[in-house]
Amino acid sequence: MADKSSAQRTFELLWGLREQPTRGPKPSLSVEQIVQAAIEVADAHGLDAVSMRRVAEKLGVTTMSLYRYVPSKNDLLELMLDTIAAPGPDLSKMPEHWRAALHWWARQNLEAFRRHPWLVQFPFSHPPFGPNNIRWMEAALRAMEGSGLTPEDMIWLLILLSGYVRTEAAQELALIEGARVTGVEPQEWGRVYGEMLRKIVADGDHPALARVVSAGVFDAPDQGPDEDFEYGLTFILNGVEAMINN
Amino acid sequence: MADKSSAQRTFELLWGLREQPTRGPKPSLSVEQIVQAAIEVADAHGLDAVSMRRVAEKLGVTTMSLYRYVPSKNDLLELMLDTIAAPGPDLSKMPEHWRAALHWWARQNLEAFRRHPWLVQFPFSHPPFGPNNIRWMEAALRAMEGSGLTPEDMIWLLILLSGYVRTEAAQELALIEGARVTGVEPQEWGRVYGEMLRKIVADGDHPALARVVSAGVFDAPDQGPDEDFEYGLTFILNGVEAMINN
DNA sequence: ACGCTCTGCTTATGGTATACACAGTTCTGT
DNA sequence: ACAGAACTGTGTATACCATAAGCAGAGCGT
Repeated sequence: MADKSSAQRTFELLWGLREQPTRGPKPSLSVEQIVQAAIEVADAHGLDAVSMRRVAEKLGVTTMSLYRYVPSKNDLLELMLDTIAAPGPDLSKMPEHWRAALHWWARQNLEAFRRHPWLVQFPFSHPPFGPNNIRWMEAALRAMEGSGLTPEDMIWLLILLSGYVRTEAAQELALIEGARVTGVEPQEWGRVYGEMLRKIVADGDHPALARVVSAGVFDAPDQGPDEDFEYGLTFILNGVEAMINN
Repeated sequence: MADKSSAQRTFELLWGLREQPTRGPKPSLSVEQIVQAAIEVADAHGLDAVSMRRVAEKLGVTTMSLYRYVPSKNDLLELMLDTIAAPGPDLSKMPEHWRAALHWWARQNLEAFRRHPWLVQFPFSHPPFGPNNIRWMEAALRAMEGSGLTPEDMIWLLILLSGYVRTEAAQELALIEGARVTGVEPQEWGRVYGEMLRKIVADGDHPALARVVSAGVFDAPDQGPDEDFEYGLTFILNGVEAMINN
């Protein structure tokens, strides 16, 4: 977010508050089309591959045409971010109890990261305020309603949980990406890393690390991303429960 | 990390394993000088401002000269990352008990983010393997030694904790950055955001969010970054304690 | 029918990383 | 001592990037 006024502009764009013109030639594109094309590029080739030129090419127009619809690339990114959050979690499927509900919310959130791996690369610069991301926020808050947490705690827990999902997704996708580029199995990267650590601890200056390495933590085949995720999540939720009960 | 061989190359660069040439003219620069200049640029103007040209200018050489010392910009970034991690946490100051030790570690880690705000923008693409970052890892593992956690749990907790510090630092710095650019007080951004939310919840479609907003969570002056950080950290550590005791 | 506004386009500016060739410098092997 | 190899920093070139500015033509409002 460059400055306050651009935040305001982006806000209007996200909520469709900008009135569209009546005169002049009919537009050949729409904002939705452009955003969709950009998302497809990002899904297929990563966020770095999203350039105005590339998106324009995909739509068969020139680069500059896009600027008739989108004020800047930054705004396009914001629109992408909110678009993939559509339509937000299906509240009718959310479990009743706050713990199950939060668990469900986090899982849904993780799935979004899996569908759009470039999300982990996204340069978040402010809390969400697009309509769809707000729906995610609403869902999380609703999940916590019966928990007895204070509003402050709710917001804080939301931040912690979002951060956790993002960290875990980044972890998971770094493995996949490393594997994709080198053309080896996802475990390979872990093995390469393990080998690096083994070289490092050979000098004896890192006894604690050496113990962990020799315990085979980095040799064990990955127990699977879902298990990793559940592990940490359960842990966080246990903490919340303990907090509520005290 | 582009591919496996580049990972290997970066590893060698980080650990100073590349033998330097004996023939030819004396180098007028050193890798350390270049990394230092790049860090200064990043500290002063953000990670985006770090370009080969700008770093070269700062050193009074041409852009391409840098490539005699550093294989790519990516490697330069890796070197920056490890350099600001130097010399690693001072183990002699680490508390005895695992809980206090982890607390201390996380705080030290947060301070690093505060010293070098561009860290939150850093595109982490793999677990740490530079010598100084490894020392941080070693410190965290040593902190957990007396805790009774399994090696797997230790690694997992390390990831959780690192993620938490990063998320919290990002939160904190987004406020500062937003304030810096707009030239208003740090609270201003929170107020702008609160106003946006108020507009959003006016339609009645977000009851849970509305309740939180009207509870004044976004109006309350920020209780201060340290308190925020402690709040979440205490919570995580409580969770660890609960886990150990079960 | 005129004019204004809006369209998509072309062109230009100033930025990015980095590949490649080259002239000059210094060490190494003979 | 001296030739050749290796290494230095530089200049030039390629291929990107976001976006500002101006322009010809299209179509609505009057």
